[in-house]
Amino acid sequence: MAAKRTPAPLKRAELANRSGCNIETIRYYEKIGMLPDPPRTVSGYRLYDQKHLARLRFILRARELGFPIEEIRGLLDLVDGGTQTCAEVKARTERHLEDVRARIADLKRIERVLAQTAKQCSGDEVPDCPVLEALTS
Amino acid sequence: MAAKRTPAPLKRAELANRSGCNIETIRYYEKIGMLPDPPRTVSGYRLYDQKHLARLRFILRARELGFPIEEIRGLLDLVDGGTQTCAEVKARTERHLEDVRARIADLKRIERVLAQTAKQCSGDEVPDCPVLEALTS
DNA sequence: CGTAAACTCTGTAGTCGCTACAGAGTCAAG
DNA sequence: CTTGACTCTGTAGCGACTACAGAGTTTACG
Repeated sequence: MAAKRTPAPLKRAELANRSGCNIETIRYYEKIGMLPDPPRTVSGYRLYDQKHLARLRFILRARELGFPIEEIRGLLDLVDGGTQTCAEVKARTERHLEDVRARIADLKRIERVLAQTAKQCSGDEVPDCPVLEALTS
Repeated sequence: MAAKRTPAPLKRAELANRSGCNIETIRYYEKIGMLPDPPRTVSGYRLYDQKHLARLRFILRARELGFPIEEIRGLLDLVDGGTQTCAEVKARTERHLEDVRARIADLKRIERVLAQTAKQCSGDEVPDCPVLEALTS
């Protein structure tokens, strides 16, 4: 007899559990074409397989690293087409890294201003406040 | 003769220019009640005054510091009601500061992972790539 | 005075990345 | 055979804008 070659398809909730992804988000990824449409049971229930799970995990990891959806789509297209090179992926990663660093710089500027201004507050029950002055001036 | 006490009302584009705010954003702030509805000409054109300008600038400064709209609304409510105290404003500012710091920490974690992973890239025209491995594993 | 450009008006839809419903259908356990 | 847990679809909401379409108004110039 043949070995079990397909490990039983996953239903929506199961894919969500195994990936840690919100169940609605999966449907969203399908809708925008990040995940391929899975086959269905006769009654219309989705049946996912290990490839869906792997792809979903890829997406989720990339999202955790702050890659925007369209960038992830681009990476997946490269891999799907087999046209990916380390050079290209590295370039895209570094572009994204630049973006992240810019956002950090922005937030640090904000942090500095907020901290400096708050430090000047007496913290008393008086109406005058350096923070409000900074916003009003 | 009386001194000129009202410095000529501002039209939409003029308020936008003086504040540096996008003209559509002004309308948006009005719609959500951050800016009071200005009086109108007979034909319906808005006529802003210096108070609108000051309030808009307050909002824009606070936005630059990353305060969310609802937080700014809260600050404005305090000031409008004359109930603001330095203690209260300081507390809200520090709460927001915590938030900013948390976002910085998140981004730094991302930055670290991206930088470390990209550093392992050969950058060659080969299909294997540490970045993709990190996303796939 | 006429006209054309530049403004303003309104409502609405799009952005990004989800998340949360409502209302209907399906499936599995007891 | 019923009950509860799942799944299906479409749609609306979040935050903070931004961008348009189509209509009306004002202003500058000739």
